[in-house]
Amino acid sequence: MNRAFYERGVVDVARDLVGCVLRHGETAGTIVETEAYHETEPACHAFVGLTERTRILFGPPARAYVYRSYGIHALFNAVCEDEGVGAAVLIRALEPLEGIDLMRERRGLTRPEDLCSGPGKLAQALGIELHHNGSDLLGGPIAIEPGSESPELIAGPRIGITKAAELPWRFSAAGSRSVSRPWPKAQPSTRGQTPA
DNA sequence: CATGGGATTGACT
DNA sequence: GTCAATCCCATGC
Repeated sequence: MNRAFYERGVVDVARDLVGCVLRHGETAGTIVETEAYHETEPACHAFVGLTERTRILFGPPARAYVYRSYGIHALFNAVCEDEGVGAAVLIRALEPLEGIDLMRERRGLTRPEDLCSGPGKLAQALGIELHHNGSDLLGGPIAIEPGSESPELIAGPRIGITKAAELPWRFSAAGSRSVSRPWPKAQPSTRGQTPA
């Protein structure tokens, strides 16, 4: 991936990231589920404006935004759009590809479909920690590479949020067993919309 | 300074 | 299906 890839509308990036490979050290997995977040809608952390917490979101694209969720889990996002615009793609699930034994060790589980089937799970499996916040995705320890194929996509509402829950900004590979939550009644994705 | 609320997960009924 | 764990941060007094 190059810088221009992340500098586009965050919904487009979220859709295009499904099928790509997220890598950290010896571990890697194919992205099967993403969500887009943008400063113009209240579910996004950047909605509150520029603070110490959201500084990375408003910074230049192609950086990692890693934050602690519910006091327990680390969640990994890829910062998108131009510098000054707060937007990022949350990586919600992977299909394990490399370093699966290391993932099992970190997660304390054996079944491959349980290793990365959630945003907190995949961060733990890949060893992504809070100190990776701000890490450069171009030439840094964490990288996203093009995938070998473009999967068929499903779009729907985002998971686990109470605000702006109507936006269909969740994308996943159709038929993957490694998604974080099952799809109620899946419908094919056509196009994403970029917020005004 | 006190408080409320999460972009979740795993264990339990 | 329900629910607690756990802590950072934004907000309000």
